Amino acid sequence: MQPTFRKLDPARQEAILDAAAAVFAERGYRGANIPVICEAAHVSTGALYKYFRNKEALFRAVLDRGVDIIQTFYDDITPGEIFATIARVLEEILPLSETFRPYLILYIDIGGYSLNTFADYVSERFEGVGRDFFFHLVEAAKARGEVAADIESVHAAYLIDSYVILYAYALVSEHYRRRFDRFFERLHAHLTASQRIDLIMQALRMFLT
Amino acid sequence: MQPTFRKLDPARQEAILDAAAAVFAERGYRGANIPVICEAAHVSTGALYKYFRNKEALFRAVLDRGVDIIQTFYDDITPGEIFATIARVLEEILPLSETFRPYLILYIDIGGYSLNTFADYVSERFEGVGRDFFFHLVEAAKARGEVAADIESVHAAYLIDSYVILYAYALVSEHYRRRFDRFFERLHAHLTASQRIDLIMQALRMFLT
Amino acid sequence: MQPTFRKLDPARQEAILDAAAAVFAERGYRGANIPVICEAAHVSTGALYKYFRNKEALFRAVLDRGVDIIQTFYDDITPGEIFATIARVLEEILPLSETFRPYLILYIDIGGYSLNTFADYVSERFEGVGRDFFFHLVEAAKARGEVAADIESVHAAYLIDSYVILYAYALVSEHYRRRFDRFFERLHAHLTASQRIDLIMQALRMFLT
Amino acid sequence: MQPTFRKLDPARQEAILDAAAAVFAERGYRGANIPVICEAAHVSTGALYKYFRNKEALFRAVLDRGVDIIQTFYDDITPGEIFATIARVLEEILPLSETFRPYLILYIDIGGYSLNTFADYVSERFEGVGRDFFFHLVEAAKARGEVAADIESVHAAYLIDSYVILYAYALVSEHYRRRFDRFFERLHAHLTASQRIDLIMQALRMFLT
DNA sequence: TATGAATGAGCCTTCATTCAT
DNA sequence: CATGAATGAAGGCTCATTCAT
Repeated sequence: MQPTFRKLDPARQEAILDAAAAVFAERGYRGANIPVICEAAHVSTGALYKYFRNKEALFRAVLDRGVDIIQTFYDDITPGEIFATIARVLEEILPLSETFRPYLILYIDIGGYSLNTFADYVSERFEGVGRDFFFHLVEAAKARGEVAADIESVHAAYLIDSYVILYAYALVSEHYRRRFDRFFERLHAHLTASQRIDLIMQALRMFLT
Repeated sequence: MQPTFRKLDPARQEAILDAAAAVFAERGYRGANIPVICEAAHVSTGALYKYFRNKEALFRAVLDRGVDIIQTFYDDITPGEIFATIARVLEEILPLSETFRPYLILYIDIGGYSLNTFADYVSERFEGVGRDFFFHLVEAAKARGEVAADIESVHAAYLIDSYVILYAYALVSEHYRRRFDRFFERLHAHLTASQRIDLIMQALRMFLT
Repeated sequence: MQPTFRKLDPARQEAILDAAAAVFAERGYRGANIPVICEAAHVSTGALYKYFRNKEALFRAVLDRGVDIIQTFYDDITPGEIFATIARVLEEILPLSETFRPYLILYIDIGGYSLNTFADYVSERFEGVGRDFFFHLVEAAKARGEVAADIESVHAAYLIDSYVILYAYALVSEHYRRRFDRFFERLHAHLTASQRIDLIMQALRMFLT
Repeated sequence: MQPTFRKLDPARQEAILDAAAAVFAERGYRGANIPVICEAAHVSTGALYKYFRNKEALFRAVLDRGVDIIQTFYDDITPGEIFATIARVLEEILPLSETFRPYLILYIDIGGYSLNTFADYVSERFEGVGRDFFFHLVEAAKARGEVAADIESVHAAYLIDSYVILYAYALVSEHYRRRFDRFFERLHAHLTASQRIDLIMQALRMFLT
């Protein structure tokens, strides 16, 4: 991103990135096209190219904002009793998935093969936040006896994180939503968001205690 | 897909779909371009359009073959003792990911938002196979006492399936490979495929028994 | 140039190259734009890019045709008495400059610095034809005593070639036409093509005999 | 050029024109772009457009400076014995071509057809200087008997000027350098600048005495 | 007067699809 | 039925010029 962009009013910077994120999310990296992004962002083509060297640079800036959002998300969760905290995380993802839906979508996209190029750029930062959060949460929980002592922290953290991301995926991706619901349709015909959370919490409690 | 396609020698049908799959996988649905696919498949543009109404129809045919491959994959696994069977599944994914790498890549892609249109078409079939396989595997295991009786089968199946798909993802996606390895780098500096399998099996045993 | 182009009817190939040459000549390499060339050549954009990898490849093909034209030009001149032959060359350039005006213009352009990239590609071929023609013409003339024996052939050839190309330049370039005419305006108020030729012949006779 | 420009410190005026000349020379008139010129000239876009109505006006101002440079160049040569003087001119072009290389390049460019628009503006002034210089040089030489009396002055002047400009061209244009060297490669395998001058002088002496 | 951000038409190129042969 | 040339609408990006500050 060029210095010109950083000179803009922060709110405008965010508005532009959000608009771009929406288009990238809706159509994928290749499918997103600059004119559409420009229109959505109320920026002329020329201006956009003053802000970002090219489409890729714009995409990276969008991903950076995605990382910031996730970072902020976890920073805002005060860790406490492990299951309450995880439940909290899951509950908070819903509003997050409404406000920052595009970023969540991109978070899934980044896992796709065709965006492998961007993986070195953001994977670690995207994933690191949750990994560290859950690892420390588990360690603390074990100290307090909330989690069985014989469960290795990394395994517990990986379990929780996997459940959390797959839950998050389900909030924006038809595929993951179907996948989740079809698994549990034997228990409930139709799932609401909070029922999904209950199921996840039930599972985690079962496996970790 | 048009009837003309089905009239082709089955081996040629597969060759064409495989070539298309490779291009779709490598460059994504939008990025894949028909002339390149035609060249890779040794088919003239005209012929391809005789076989498939358009790019989308071709993609669907490719996805169908993907579903067949997964179906065959699970059909070839004879269920036995649950953990041995899961280990078997994980071990067999590696050769699968070499032979049918493009289909595995597409399997991830289908989860992305921008391919939501295709989700209704294949999600259920893609996911149903594994889900049913693991559900029945768990039920049988519980009957034989290999899995704790108080663990609900759907939860066990979801756990296993989640671990399996995330493992499969890691075989083709930089992002998921990193994600997995970074979680467990506290235990092993560098992970080989079989170490990843060991870790997964260790976790599943821990949570399910 | 791609094989597709060579498959076209030769007359059409030439028509396309001539149309492109006209646009390149009129606006310069940078200023020439593909849509205009396509329109002039009655070729769709897509087709043009099937024929030539890109603008540069098209330009090279145009230059190649320019070389062919010059080659044919000299091949068609039967060398005889030296001054009669040179006069013949000068006289024939006028119809050439009408039929193949664009190529003559490009011949000048290629000397410009901004087309240095193309210089290695065509300079030698462009210039070699005339150089060899005049060198052999001079050698033969010296043998026949038409040119003073003490005049080195290379110098004579360089002199003739320089006068010829500057004359050719003057047929298409305002600058060179002015330059020539202003030199000789002391002798004639207004110069016709044949007067220019007379002046050049007068000079060459003066210097070489 | 606007009056505002003339109000600038003369050194700054020259610096701006030199920077612009460098860009125009390097990339051609069409290829040169204003932002790059502005950066090279340490002038803001706005300022540049205060100084010059548009790109064309800037180019004309650059050409004007080119004319001044040529004017100064010839003014600095004190005419003496004709061949010594011509040799002097040729020798001085080399340092000139280093200091004012861009202007020399533009001097060639102006001959190209696509800059015909600018030809009326500068051709006469560009060429007039040399033409007059050599014409008078020849007249004086004839009076002193340095040049054969039966050689018409305009022809001699045209000969000299043509050799001089083609020599100058060769200093910046690949094409003209090759052209010259290939002519004389029969005499010398590799040509240095001073060998080129010797060859030219040898020819002129041969033809004019 | 100076700045440099903003504009948007236009450039080169690609590609899904059609259709004459 | 097969071929592959042709089409032309976009797509990513550049740049001469304007204008608010």
